[in-house]
Amino acid sequence: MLDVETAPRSRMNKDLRREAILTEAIRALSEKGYHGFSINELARRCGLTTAGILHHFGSKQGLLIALLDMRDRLDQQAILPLLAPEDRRVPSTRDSCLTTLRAIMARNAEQPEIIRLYAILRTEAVVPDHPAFTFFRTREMAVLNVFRDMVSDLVPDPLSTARQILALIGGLEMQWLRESRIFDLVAEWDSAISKILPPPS
Amino acid sequence: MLDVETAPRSRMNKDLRREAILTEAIRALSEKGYHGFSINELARRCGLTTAGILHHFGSKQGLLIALLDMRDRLDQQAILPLLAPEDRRVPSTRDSCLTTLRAIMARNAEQPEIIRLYAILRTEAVVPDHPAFTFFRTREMAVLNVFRDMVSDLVPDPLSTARQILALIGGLEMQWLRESRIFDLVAEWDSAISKILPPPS
Amino acid sequence: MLDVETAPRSRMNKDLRREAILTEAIRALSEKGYHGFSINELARRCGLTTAGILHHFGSKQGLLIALLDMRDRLDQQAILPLLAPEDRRVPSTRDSCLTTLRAIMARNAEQPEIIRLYAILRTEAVVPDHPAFTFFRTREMAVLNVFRDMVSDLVPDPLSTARQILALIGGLEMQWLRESRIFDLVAEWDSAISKILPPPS
Amino acid sequence: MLDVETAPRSRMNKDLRREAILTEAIRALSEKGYHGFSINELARRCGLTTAGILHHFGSKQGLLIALLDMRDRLDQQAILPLLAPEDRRVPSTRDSCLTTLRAIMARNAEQPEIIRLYAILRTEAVVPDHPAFTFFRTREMAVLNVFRDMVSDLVPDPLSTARQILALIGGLEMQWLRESRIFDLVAEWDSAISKILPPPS
DNA sequence: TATGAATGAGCTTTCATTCAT
DNA sequence: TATGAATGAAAGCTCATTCAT
Repeated sequence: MLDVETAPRSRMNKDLRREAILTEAIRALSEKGYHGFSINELARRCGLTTAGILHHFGSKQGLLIALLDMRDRLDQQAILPLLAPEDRRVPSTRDSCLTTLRAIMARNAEQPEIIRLYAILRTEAVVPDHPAFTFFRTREMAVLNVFRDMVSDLVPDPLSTARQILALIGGLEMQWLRESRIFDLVAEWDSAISKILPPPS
Repeated sequence: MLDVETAPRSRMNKDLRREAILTEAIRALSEKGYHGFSINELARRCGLTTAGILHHFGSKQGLLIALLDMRDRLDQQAILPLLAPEDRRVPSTRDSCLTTLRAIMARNAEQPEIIRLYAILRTEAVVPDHPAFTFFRTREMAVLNVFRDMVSDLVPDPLSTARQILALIGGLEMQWLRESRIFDLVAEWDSAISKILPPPS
Repeated sequence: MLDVETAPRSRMNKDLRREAILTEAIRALSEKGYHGFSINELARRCGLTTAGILHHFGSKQGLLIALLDMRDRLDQQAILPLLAPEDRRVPSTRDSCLTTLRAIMARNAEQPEIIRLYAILRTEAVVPDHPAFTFFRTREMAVLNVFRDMVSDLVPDPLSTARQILALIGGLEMQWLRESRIFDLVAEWDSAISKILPPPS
Repeated sequence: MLDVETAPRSRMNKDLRREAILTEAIRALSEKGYHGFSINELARRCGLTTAGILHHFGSKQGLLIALLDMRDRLDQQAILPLLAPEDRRVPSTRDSCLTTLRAIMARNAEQPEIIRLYAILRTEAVVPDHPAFTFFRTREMAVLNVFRDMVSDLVPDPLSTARQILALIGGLEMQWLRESRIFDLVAEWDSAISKILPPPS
């Protein structure tokens, strides 16, 4: 019997393999959402079997959880230093706010796939039995709190302002994606935030 | 044996039936998105067969199209009068802008399921082969245009302002859904729009 | 494209199809038991798709239930007349007992597959979460009651006698199956029952 | 990071481990039969990997064979002394028969799981391609022979009597299991055997 | 205006097994 | 003495769809 193109059954280091899978999973998930994507297709894209995927993550849901865990770690690593470069305290001057938020937007603008991933999961996850429901609920409350503290010395309504900032981030990113990124996301952000945090007269 | 316990076999008027199906479809779609929902389950929820659904809409995609058509008509009916009550021209004073936008938000706040429907479809539809891709692309460009014209006499950067308005609408609605509607969406809107369209000094 | 042996998609009457499936299911189940048999293979043996089977019975468990229902009806039809030919009252003379039991054994001897079906399901079903647990529990209690009433005028310990009769039926049938039916089941039965219900001296 | 929470990693003696696995296997097999049980689940219950199980027994079938071997040895050890306490010859008086059989039943009554194991395997194994087919065929012929010799001086039809004894053992045990062991198996046995081996008048 | 039978493709998951470590 | 990665096959089941009635 001819050995017709049986893949070399490449044996990989555990962490490497997991990471490779999760990277591909981001693409798949960001295209179809949790309900729409299939680990079958993911496996194909990764060059291994469905059973191979499940060997690493146990179940479709397990895969999602692992993915969110990883993203959380990465985001934490990237955002925390921004929030408090030297003394790790939440910033409070208008300038530091602007710098921080701008940095966040600039970073996001470089990974549109992640934006799309979060956009779709976050939206799916408003219904309570979605496996990422708690994740996004918790995360967005935390973000809201950080933003609120960040602007607490600058505006009379810190929570509402925090909501507006969060809304604008998500909303502008969405438009940016829909319009195939033809406009300058960071420039648009600057325009927006300047109205929410107006310069001291 | 007599056919005693067959369901009422509601032989319905065609249009009524279609509408009933679409109403149920909104719930299903808003929970799982286009990829995640199934016409099988929809049929069950409607009390008819999968083939019955298909009889009316031809295919899953046909159902979505029909649904978007219907929503478009309804939205048009509701929004157009708001935009130009007496002379159907786009308004331009700050007050009329605020009134219009407030009315939109107030209306949305009364139909959270529709909000969720649009939120999820809009997000799924950023990828070009989604059946609602064109719909949302077109619609959001149109909305952006309307908003831009609406504020063209009030701000120096009408398109950016339009973007910010659109972003805030979507973003605040999303927070509102995620937090189980515990805050006052319209009040939050008033706070937000007052920063985007500041009162003349 | 060549139409390579696509089966004619034979469209059958509902009840006929169900019966055909159930008949095949008996063979499959009697060979492997509920856990061991697969509706996949059953479908193949029936010349239709797995989905086709499930269209009729909903699930593997549904199929088993339907099968047991059918068997119950058939057995009732066959056994009841035996138990009380003319007046439908439970018999009580030794002769009528012997006649009845002999008829049961003779009937069983003609359908070894059914014997094997019951043997395996009955055994699997001693564990409470088996889908046929209740069925066999109920059925055997009923049978025990019938036997007990049947012999109540003939022996001092009717329930124990009933147990012995039931045990002998099942046990001898099992030996008969294992030994490829090389001995005469009915003759062996006669020998056995004559010790349990000895002739009046 | 220190490898803090790794399980005790019980590096076990080979024979001990095999025995431990087989003990768990009895539970699993007695619940689902050979076709229904899975070495995956067995592994989980044993606290080791599927590959771990396979390391010891080679294959699922190998495991079953090993299990039957072990049981055979244990049963032999327990039953042989009963059959011929002092001179290892088959007993022949009615009293010694009764004693022996009673001892067997008493022993069985103490290990219901084993009863269930044999019940299900024995039943599955009537079909010739079952891996335990030969085992049970051989074993039951042997048992039948022993019983026949045992009663050869007491009854006119020793083989039939042997069949009846074997049938009653299995049948009463089955009822006992199904009825959650609420009746006294040994007492019921005494009643049954007294009819098969009636006291000399 | 719908249903009912049936399908092909796909889903998530489990299974027994192999092989290198 | 075991594990860990990986697989091919199969499991039960759901999906969207077709077609005759």
